[in-house]
Amino acid sequence: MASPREAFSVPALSLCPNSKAAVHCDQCRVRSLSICGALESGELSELDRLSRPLSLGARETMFEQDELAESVFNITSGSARLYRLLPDGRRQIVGFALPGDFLGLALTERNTFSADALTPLTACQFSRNAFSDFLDTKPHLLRKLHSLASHELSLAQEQMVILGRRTAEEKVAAFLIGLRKRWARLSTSSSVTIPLPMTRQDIGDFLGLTVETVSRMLTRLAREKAILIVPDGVRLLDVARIEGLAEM
Amino acid sequence: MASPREAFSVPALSLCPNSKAAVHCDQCRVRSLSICGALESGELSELDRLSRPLSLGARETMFEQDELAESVFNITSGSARLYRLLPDGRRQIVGFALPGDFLGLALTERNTFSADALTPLTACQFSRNAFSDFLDTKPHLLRKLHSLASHELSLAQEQMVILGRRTAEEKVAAFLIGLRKRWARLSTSSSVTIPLPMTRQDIGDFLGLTVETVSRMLTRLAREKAILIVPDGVRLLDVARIEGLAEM
DNA sequence: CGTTGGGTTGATCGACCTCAATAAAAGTGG
DNA sequence: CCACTTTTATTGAGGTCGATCAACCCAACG
Repeated sequence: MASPREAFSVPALSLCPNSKAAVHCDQCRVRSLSICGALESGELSELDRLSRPLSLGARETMFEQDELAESVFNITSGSARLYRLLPDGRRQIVGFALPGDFLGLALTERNTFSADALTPLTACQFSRNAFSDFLDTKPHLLRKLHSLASHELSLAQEQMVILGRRTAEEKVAAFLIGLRKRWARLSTSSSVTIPLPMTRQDIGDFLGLTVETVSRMLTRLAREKAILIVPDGVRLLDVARIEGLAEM
Repeated sequence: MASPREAFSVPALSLCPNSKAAVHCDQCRVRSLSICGALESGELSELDRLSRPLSLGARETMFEQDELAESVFNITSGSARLYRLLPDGRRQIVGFALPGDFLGLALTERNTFSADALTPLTACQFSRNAFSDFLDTKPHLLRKLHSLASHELSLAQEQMVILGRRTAEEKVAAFLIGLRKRWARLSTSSSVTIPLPMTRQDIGDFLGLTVETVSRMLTRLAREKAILIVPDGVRLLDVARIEGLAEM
């Protein structure tokens, strides 16, 4: 059986993620949610021909900070963590990537962060150059990409507020609410169960906290019956309470 | 005489900033540094016809968070602070805007942050719709805008590292180095004097610190002869020391 | 089984915050 | 130009939130 940590990975493809058919766009579960949503059928198969299917196991690395950025990725299933390391080992996770997310918005020479898989992961991989050339012929795709980048920028600024001006409890609550919203886009059911494919350490490195503090805040919220801690996730029992903390 | 806090405002236009001539693009000091650098002479005057000169005094507001975003701006002189407020009054400054900076990258329905002038400020103001339409006819401008947004995103992620994983002293050092780099792009002289048009409170709200801590860290650095505190700025005495702290 | 990695919990510590006083600078009105 | 107020900056004393250090639990796995 699969590791518990991947139990919630959604959306899982019903077809084998390695077969060519599964990565073909018309069967892609996240097409409408990703950059591909901006493309017509003809353009889609054009893009499809540029893509190479990528399949990684948990903890495998997609790319590393400061490396030449040779690829861009569109995640089709699984999740990843994006992070920067300081010379002395301190780590800041700048984001978690979920299915439908595009990695390589920056189109910069070198990667500004590292990325590795939290769970088994599949993605469409493109050569950065080929993708950039394709982009030059598709202004509406560029527009889509730009709107994604704008959205990411806005999320990054929200994260600045969280990191700079919120308490530990508020940080954890904001994290849960933010993640819930992102899962909700992906899953048809508006679940109150939030999959947490990342470790407590990862959450801490995302929120500027230690593992212990994350653990303590989660148990506190659980003790107050605001959440229920379940294997590889949490269930929101008192959504209003958590939302209140998050936007305080 | 001008207020000391604006003593360093660069680049000041030699012509009156209110006259039509002064905002005309061929005399614009920051043209090559801003989005306008992506445009040919003909396109430039086309864009110029869409622009309205804006002139604000210190502390005057450009736009507010959650308002409908009706304009985008290109700052030609002076500086501004961009911030989000929490319901209880806590504030996070998400960035400082300097001459050449473009506000409105997001092209979102509503502003995701507020902006007000730190010093007297001039800008080219565009109707968001008119600008967006213009953008549709100029793919290379969109590309420029996207590359700016990418760069902003990268800066935002760097700021996350600073907010989440650095000590107070490192934060202040990183702030000085980051600002120094931005001023350096603008001024021809590679000055070691860094203008600080913002208050200590602003710096604190940018770095996730209190005024007192910012003040203490600056005095500590000054006591160690790493910097010299001058009116409305600091002079770097030991650049290597500050850089070391900043990238640690 | 023993080992390993992740998670929780407790005790203690310290970096930064809070509160308070003072100083310095900038605006204001006569 | 000078009193006066207001804003900004600095400095000190003391408190606190989250970090650190350490022990322990548990599930997965070879």
